[in-house]
Amino acid sequence: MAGFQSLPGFRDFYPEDFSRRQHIFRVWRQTASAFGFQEYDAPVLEPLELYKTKSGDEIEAQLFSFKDKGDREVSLRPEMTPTVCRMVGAKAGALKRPIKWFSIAEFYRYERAQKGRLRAFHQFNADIFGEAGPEAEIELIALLVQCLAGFGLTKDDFYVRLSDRDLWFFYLEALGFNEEQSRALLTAVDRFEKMGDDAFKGYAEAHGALPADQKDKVLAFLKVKGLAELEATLAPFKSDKLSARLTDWRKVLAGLAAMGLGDFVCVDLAVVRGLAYYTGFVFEAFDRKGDLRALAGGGRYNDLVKKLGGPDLPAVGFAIGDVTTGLLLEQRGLAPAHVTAPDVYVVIGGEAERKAAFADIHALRAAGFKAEYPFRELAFGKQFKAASESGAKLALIYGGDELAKGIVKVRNLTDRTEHEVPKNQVIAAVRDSLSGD
RNA sequence: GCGGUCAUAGCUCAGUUGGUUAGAGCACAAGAUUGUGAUUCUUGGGGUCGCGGGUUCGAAUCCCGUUGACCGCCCCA
Repeated sequence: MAGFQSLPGFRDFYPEDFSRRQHIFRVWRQTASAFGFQEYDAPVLEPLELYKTKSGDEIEAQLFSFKDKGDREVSLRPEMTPTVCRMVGAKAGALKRPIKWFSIAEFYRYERAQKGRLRAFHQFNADIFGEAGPEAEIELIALLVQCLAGFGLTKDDFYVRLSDRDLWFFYLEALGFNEEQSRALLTAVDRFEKMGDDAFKGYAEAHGALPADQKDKVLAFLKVKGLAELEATLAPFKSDKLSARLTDWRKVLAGLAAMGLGDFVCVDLAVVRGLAYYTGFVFEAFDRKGDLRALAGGGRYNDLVKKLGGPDLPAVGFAIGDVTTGLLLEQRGLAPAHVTAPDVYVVIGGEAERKAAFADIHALRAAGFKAEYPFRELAFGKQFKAASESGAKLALIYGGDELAKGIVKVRNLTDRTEHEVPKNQVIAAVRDSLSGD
């Protein structure tokens, strides 16, 4: 027990853990594929500069970064977005639009590990490039919902909060704030849910105290919880920008409602999402109970591909994490049982019978059946016990008596019936017995 | 990076004011059972009590340090 252990925030995946992880990946992959997204992958190690360019120099504190032996500044990837922007940007001219891509990959962040937040974790990333309209948001939010609903989670388990950074900027502009003030206010909005009034301290220090009537308007906007309320709040403002945004909002909500997903999505302008390269809609998925970290997050980032050296290409994307998703599935009893049961367990009389059994065991496996047998000679009683414990549906009995008659006994371990089949028809007999149920 | 709680077998835990060789249940393995699965019984493997140091005749127990997990702060792409 002493000796080595895994690094803090890193996990070992024992077979049982691995099968839970695979189940999560399988649902994500199937769902993305049904939505017409194509899978890609990319290097785990990237130039450090890629992340600094996207997020600023401060980001290095949260990275697994180092100098390689060629003196290059590199970092394990903390997220997929810059990488996929680089990839798409490099070939944007040759890719058919809209570009719908997804990936399932491991990421690394040098942070203090807590429940639901580790240093190494997996994310499902889905992005749409080349579509400036809200149709891309509809597609992605629908995908996000289905990526969680695919596990059996319902509208009572999770929901998606939809907000809009552009709408906030246009609204604050209409209230008379300049861009710098607006950014400071959005930081306050982001923290308001957690800190309450103290969230505005930072703004007051930089730009002076916020007049009471202005603050009321900001708080009122932050508390908007529906489209009708949003429209009413914005009605007094004669702004083309605001009315254009409202048109997009109606499209997104109407589209999702038409897909039957209205109950999964709510308007919630309190969401603005932290470090902001987002340029329009932003959204986050949470469990309804609210005792877990965010399940997923994403939004539009129209400027990023260009910022990273590519063409001017609009983009929207989101990521779902495996850690929080796994915790939620566990809580709701939706984590699948770890199943290792073979299709058939072969009971072998003794050394003499072993060779005859081996021929059929291998033929069964080559035909795609999961076949198990005991490595060592065991009493029949033991073997039947082992067969039963293995979870196999069938036992094939290769005893001296049977082989002398040129047959094999097939025992149904569920109803405990037995029948004999000619040895040269074992595979067909197994296929028949298994297709029965 | 800062504060708090915790750490005994693979898992869940017990372990008295510091006192002999640290225990239980579950799990795992063998046997009772050499041609049919249950139950039961017996037996076994597995611990330098997270790690290092200190106090003491004696430490799982007290003290200091350290590592890790969890909780809160910062951050959350």
